[in-house]
Amino acid sequence: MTESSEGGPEIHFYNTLGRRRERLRPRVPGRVGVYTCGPTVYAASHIGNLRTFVFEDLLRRALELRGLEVTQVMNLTDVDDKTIRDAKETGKSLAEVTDPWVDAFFRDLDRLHVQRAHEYPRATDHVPEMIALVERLIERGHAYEREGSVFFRIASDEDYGKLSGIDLEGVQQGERVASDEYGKDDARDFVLWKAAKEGEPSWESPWGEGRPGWHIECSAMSMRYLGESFDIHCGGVDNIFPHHDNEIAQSESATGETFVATWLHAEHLIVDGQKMSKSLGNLYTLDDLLERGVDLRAVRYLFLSVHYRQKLNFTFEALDGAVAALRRLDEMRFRLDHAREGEGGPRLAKAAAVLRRDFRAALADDLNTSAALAAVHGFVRKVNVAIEKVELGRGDKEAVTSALADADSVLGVLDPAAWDAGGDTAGDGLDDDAVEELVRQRQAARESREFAEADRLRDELVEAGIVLEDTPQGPRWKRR
RNA sequence: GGCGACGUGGCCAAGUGGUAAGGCGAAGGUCUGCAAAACCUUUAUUCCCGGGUUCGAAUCCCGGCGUCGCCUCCA
Repeated sequence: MTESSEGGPEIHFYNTLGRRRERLRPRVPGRVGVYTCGPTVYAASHIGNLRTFVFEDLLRRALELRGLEVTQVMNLTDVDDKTIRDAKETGKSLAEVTDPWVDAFFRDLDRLHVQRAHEYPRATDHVPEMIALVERLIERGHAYEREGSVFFRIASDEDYGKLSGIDLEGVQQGERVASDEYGKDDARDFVLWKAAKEGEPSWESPWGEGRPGWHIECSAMSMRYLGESFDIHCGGVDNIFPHHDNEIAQSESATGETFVATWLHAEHLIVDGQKMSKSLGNLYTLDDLLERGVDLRAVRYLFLSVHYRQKLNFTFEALDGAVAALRRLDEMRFRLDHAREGEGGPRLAKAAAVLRRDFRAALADDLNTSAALAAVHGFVRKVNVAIEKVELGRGDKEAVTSALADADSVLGVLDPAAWDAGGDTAGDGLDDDAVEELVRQRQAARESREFAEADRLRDELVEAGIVLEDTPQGPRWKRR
């Protein structure tokens, strides 16, 4: 099976490596290995992190829509300067510090309906693989040991920097040698293995006690689960240099093979036109948004409405737009539920086919979600028109529902029922029987032309979060 | 200073050579007792500014202006 065996459009991505749009050619036809840089588990994810994770979820779902079998791996960095710092300060073990953040991370993914990757390897569980990789690099002359630490020798890799295009000749040497970087031969060299410091977590290694550097973690774990050469590697744009350049240097110097075919990078999210930062007070976590009463479904919609290589300007006004757009989609479902199918054959089959076609074409074009959503909205209009004109044929409801479900297998935002489970809207107010009774009373008042009374009853319902709609078939209601 | 991305209607946002998708908002209309929802119509002769290439440019080139980001462990 190839990626276009089902007859859909060829899938293209913009590859950061080479800065070109390229056709996806899986190494193994029908299968795609994807490595996505995950979180360092020392704090709650902010919406910028989550934008990238939603992008990666979109990628995975879009590939699966096309019948590709995806293996997605995301690392959990549970040993680094920050986790160590926090462990020291609290007197806890590394695991005690990171475990709660791992849980928080998964909770955030769930709250945004991000599907789970197939593997979430933790750095601390893969130290032997990292040590083995470092040994390989030393054997091949790409790394050297100094005072218990091991460094990658950038001068040994003539391709170094091919991803970012950086020219390290221009980087001032000697100026920024951090205090823990001991005796590097060249200021540009980066650390693969760090000699242990007093009182810090460490592992046995051929170079004494120490811990792995950050970059080697991703190389070792991606190769462990996806092979020494695989299809797609993702991350935020800030990872291009140095993290991903370093990964490439390490991996390719160790194996002599191409590490990754396609590199995809998500642009950053900014807030009110500015970079998020704690000092500006515009750094939001999901908990922050929930406190403000934000609907997380709208957050996911907003994320999807902007192309992943475009900066996403997060504003509450934009969020309101997302809420309204979703309301329109939900309204169509509601109307469809109450619509009646006529005797004729299906009339929306063509519209459904157009949606499937345009939706696939949009995603195949470097995950153009804006265009994909436009296809959905175009479909919604057609369905609304058909309902309006009472032109639903036999089987149309099913056709519409299944076409939307097809799109939603990628978007994950169209089905309100899937998001209601949290159920914080229910509980307060009237139960269904009470609502029905009030609706009946109001209808009676209307029929006897006591409109003041009818409006009073409607206001009462609105107070309780009930929306009334009068239709030729009589009144109907729903909870807002 | 070096490197890069971006600048499309009130807001969000597609479109990268062939004559401006979509959503939100706004205005008018149909429907309604009034609403709500839906539908119809309108809302960028124009894509930051100035040149240039071309039969033709939002799309390519040059020069400005502006915004955002990266420059050794931040998605």
